[in-house]
Amino acid sequence: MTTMTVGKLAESTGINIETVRFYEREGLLPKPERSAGGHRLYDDDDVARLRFIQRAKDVGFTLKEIQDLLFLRTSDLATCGDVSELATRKLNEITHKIELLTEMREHLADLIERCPGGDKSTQCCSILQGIEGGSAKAAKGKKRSSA
Amino acid sequence: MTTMTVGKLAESTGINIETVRFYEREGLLPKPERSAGGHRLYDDDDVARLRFIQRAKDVGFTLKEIQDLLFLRTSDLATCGDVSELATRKLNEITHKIELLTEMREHLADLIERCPGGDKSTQCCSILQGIEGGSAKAAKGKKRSSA
DNA sequence: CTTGAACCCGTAGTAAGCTACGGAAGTACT
DNA sequence: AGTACTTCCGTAGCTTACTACGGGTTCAAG
Repeated sequence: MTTMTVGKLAESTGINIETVRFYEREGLLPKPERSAGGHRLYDDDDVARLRFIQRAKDVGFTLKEIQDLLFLRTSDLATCGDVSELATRKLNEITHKIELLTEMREHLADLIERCPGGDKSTQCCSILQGIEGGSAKAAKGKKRSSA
Repeated sequence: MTTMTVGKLAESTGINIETVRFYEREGLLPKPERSAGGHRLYDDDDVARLRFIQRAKDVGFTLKEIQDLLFLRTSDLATCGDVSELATRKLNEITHKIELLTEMREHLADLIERCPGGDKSTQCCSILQGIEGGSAKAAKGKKRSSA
């Protein structure tokens, strides 16, 4: 079991030390063991937990939501049913996000495929039509000052 | 071509009026036409654009990133090549997000499937193990005060 | 032509999520 | 034991993304 101080933890996860302390204050990280002198002591589980937080953030979960996800692990009160229900709800949210992203990806891929590339002005670029998500007539005749 | 004021636009997209003005200031929405008295006038393209912004936000893009995405449409300076390149970069970002989310989804689905559900304490809940993203020993023997 | 709702604008406030500061105290190395 | 590095803590500051305020103007229905 690797034991490390906050500096090592921060280094091995790429997360700022101050952010680690912040996550602790916010309840995303458990209060760690302390050395005799009061320094925080972490282990590999904490590394894993931080990585989980990073991943969840990357895909758009808020800290509050991440707290919910992590709650699944730390609660003594929750029943298996509770946990399963929360997990299922989050699963649905994730699925929805994937659907939205997949839609966007297909749309973009489609446009890129049709784009001739090269030096042509964007006036005739097929990407510029339709970027708005279906409204094919968008950006055709009108040119307003777009700040 | 439906023409509407900011109130109607806000209503039909579910976005706050102040937020619409904010998006205009930030350059996410083009400066709209104005009535004789100075009131903003929008059309269906603006609705589509706002919906695009909403979708992009939902899947975790920042306003700056959304601005880039929308830039594809409004620039007179960019060439087809520029646009194609930016679009491809965003496509890769989207693909990465989908990968992360898919990973999380599979992980969660796996855990839910193994969970007996019901009233059992979380002590034995399989979801609680492994939520951390691979560290199966997580949350087994240790119980620290987790704020 | 009045009246009330909608809109104008600049500015201020809020919440989330960090990030920095700075002086004191712990820790490690020789 | 001395020195250099790390960590301690509370608090303050920052960016992003809104959201609200308030006093004045415009618009449309009667």
